[in-house]
Amino acid sequence: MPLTLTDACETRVHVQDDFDLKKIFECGQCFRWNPEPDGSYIGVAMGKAARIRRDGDDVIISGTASDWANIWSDYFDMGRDYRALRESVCIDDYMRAASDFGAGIRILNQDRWETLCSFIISQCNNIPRIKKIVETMCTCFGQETELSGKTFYTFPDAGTIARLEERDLSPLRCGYRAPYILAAARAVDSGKLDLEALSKSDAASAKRTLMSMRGIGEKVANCVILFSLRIGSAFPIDVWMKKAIAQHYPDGFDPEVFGENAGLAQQYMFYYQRSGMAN
DNA sequence: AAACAGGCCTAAA
DNA sequence: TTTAGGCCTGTT
Repeated sequence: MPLTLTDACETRVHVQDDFDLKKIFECGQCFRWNPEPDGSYIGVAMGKAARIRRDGDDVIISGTASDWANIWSDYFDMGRDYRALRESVCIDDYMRAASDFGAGIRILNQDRWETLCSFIISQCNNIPRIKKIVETMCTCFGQETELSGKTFYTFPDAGTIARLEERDLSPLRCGYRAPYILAAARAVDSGKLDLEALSKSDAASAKRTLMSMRGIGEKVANCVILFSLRIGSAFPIDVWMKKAIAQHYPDGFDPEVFGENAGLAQQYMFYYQRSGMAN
C-alpha cells in the first residue's frame, strides 16, 4: 500500500476566544480565503496554502504545530483577547448590537505588501472582481505551493512586480490601478517605502507616508495600517461605513472614542452594516 | 444601455 | 476645504 503523504499533517488547537472563520474571512479584510462545501476554508497567506476548519471548541489547520506557532497563531492574532476587546468597544446600544453580531471577528495580521497591493486594487471595485484580480496576479507572478496535491500560488513579492512593466500587468485587467501597483512595488522593493518601519511608527505618520504615494488615499492607507501594520486605531471609512455613521451617529462621530481599538469597532460596524441587520 | 462598484486625482470654487 | 467629473473594467 502506498503511504498517504498528502494531508498527513494537521494541527488541532483549542480556542476559547472569539474565532469565527466565516466572519474573519468575510468581514472585508482579506481576499484569498474561500469556503469549501464542508465548511472549511482554503486560502493562501504568508507564502503557504492552508485549510482551516472548526471542530467544536477546536480549530484544525493544515500544517505542523510549529507552523501554527510560527505563522498562523500570529496571523490570526491569537495573542489578543477579543472577548475583552469586544466588550471595550460597547460604548452604546448600537455598538453593543454590532459587536454582538460580529462576535468572532478577529483582525488578521497580514503580509504588509500583499495588503497594500490588494487594497490599491480594491478601489472602486466590488469584492468578486478584487478577488479575481488578486488571484490572477498570483497565478501569473506568484510561486507555486501545494496543498493536498493541488497547486496554489503565493502572492508575488514586491521585487517580482517591481521588475515588470505596465503591459505585463494587462492580464490582470485592473485598469488604471496598474501604474499604482507598479509604483508601490518599486517603492517597497527599493526600500523607499519601508512598511516594516511604518509598523513601528504611529497611525498619523504611517498614514501620511502611505498617502504620499500615487493611488493611495485615506481609505486604502487606513486599511493597510489596520490589516497589516498592526496599528489598531486606524478606522477605514468606505461607503458602508458612511451609511452606518449617517444612520447611527447623525450628529457626528469621532473614532477616537474607541482609542486603540477603533479598528476593531470599525470591523463590527462594517460587518453589521453590510449584513443588512443594522437597520 | 446606462449606471454603478468596498477610491483617488485633478481642477475649480 | 469641499465638490464634481473622469478613470479601467465588469456586471446588472
